[in-house]
Amino acid sequence: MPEVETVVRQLQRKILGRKIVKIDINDAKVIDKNVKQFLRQPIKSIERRGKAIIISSDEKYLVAHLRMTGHFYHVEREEENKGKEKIKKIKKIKEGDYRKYLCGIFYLDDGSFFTFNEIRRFGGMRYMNKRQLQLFLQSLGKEPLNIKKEEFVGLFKKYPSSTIKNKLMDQRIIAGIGNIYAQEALYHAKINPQRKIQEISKEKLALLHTKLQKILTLAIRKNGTTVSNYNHLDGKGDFQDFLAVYQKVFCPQKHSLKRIIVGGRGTYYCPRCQR
DNA sequence: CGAGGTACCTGACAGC
DNA sequence: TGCTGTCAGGTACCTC
Repeated sequence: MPEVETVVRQLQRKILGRKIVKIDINDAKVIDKNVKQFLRQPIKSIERRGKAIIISSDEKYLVAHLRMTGHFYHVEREEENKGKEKIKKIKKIKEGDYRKYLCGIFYLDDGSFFTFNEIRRFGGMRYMNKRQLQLFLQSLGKEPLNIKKEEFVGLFKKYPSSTIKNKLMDQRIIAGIGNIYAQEALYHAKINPQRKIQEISKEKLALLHTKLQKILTLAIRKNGTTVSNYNHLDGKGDFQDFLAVYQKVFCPQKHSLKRIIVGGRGTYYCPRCQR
């Protein structure tokens, strides 16, 4: 979510108010051909809901999901020309080049363009009308930074027999928490990721709410976490320098961490700090 | 109904 | 060196 928020803020600065004048689709699995219905529409807003990026015009929407390796590039006209000269000299496409894993190009009315790139081809862009967007938004839970403490505790207490980490990542309850931030929040709240919700006190859940919001706010300020593939439009995030447990060997208290599987995902936690 | 497991997809990396 | 296996991870879809 902090990664998506970072990308949204950059897109707002770069393409808000522009019109898309031409779309080239390289990979129809990743970019739905219907996105062409957005042609000639002025981009009126760019927002995030959960982990989704919503680009809006008048009742027409482009909805993008980066999953793990989705990426936007924005290229100015001058850069493009430079790129053409360069590509003759450099046979191999370098890392960080918009031509790598290119799935689609969106040309704008100011001569610049943006691209959508996807290494694993999990993410993508879809066109939606007003009704489709409504249905999509209805499927998402609360925004993690907007939800109040009492509501947060109440929502989780509705699933007493569930594992806390699984529910924390359930987009229908809270939309936006992925594997990294779930693990980090649980560490800071001193909760074992395998703990059943009924075994967790309301005070502990309230602490989880506090720590989660603190971590997400800091991660947004640091432009997200860069591990292996994620980069925002203008470089890398910095939150990886603030991780406590994710892919670590020792926790901040110098205890050995364990790696287990929870919800089918690798999960790091400290058996001594997290009970 | 909720919960848990798995497929999707590609690249990085370890081990032989 | 080149092969094989494992890991990474959000979500849709399946089964129990």
